[in-house]
Amino acid sequence: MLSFCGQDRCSIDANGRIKFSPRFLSDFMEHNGGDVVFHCLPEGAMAVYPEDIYLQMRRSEPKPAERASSSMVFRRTLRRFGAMTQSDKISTQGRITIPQMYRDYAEIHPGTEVVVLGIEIGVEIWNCEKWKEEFGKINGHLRDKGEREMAADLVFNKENKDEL
Amino acid sequence: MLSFCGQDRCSIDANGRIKFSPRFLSDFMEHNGGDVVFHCLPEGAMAVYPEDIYLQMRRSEPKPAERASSSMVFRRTLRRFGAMTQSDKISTQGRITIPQMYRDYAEIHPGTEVVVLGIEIGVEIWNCEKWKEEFGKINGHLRDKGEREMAADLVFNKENKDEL
DNA sequence: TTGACTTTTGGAATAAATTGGATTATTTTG
DNA sequence: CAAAATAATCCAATTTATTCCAAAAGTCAA
Repeated sequence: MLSFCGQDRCSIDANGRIKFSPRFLSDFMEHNGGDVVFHCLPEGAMAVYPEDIYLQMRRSEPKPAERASSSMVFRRTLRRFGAMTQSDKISTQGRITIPQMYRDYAEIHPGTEVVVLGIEIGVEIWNCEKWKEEFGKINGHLRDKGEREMAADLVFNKENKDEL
Repeated sequence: MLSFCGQDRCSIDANGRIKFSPRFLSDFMEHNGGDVVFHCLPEGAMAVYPEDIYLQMRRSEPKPAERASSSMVFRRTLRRFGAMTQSDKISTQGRITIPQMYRDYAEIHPGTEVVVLGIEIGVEIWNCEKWKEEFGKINGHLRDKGEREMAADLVFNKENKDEL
């Protein structure tokens, strides 16, 4: 059985809470007992990862203190992950409350519908319009690539030559 | 005996379910006991693979969490495979329920007829009109390729000087 | 510090949708 | 043409989603 796959539309209530579908809910519960981490992505959406997954992401930074003293890029990385990440626990009813600043950042407004995407290692929450745009980019790219592949297949060369 | 060959037209019920023909049904049952994976294709249709086939396609990436934290391209890959793929099990009556969003994507609307194509490693479900168009493209491409091949065969050079 | 008020949280009730099964209709086969 | 197999429809039971309400916590002013 695949984890964190598929997508849902769901509404975000007046208090900025969303309820996970049973599928995602059990994925989170199995993974880390419902301890999750919110994180803002540069793509303009927010991610919800099981805590252990997030720790794996951050473990990849060896010797942070030393590097912070000498690298501005690294300090900015620390700033981004530090400031744009917050932990929470999924409630008994399977709900999470999205902090105000994350809502503002990702434009997921109370009372509207949002898209919850499985991304294999967790989920992402998107403003519907923005996801449409993002998906258009991804799919458009795949289609273009396909077209080129087809075009290349038409070109006659030694490799695909067979004689009459 | 060939697996996943042939095609059917079948109707999709009011709840977005389709019933596989006995042929495809037994192919799925033999392959993975009815554990299947839905996957949306950039061509605008939806594939249904036995789960093991999908896992072969999506051979697991090493350290996905780390890569996700640092690469936008990788996050897009996760998004594509995560959001556009969902697992299910074929019911005792040989039915599957196609997730709402995938129906919308592939334009396979409840109450209409759809085409189920065998593709050797699984099946694809197409909107009838779209399949007609796709089939036209496939055949058109092969004809074009044939024409070019014939033209190339006319050109005299060392490689084909002994040919017909 | 206390009391009134607002906001947030957790839970329950209600409404909607989905699921599984069985029945009915249709097609195919002998 | 009859019997079997397959496809499609319908219905009840369950699950899921949404709304609503009450309790708790936090704010602010007197």
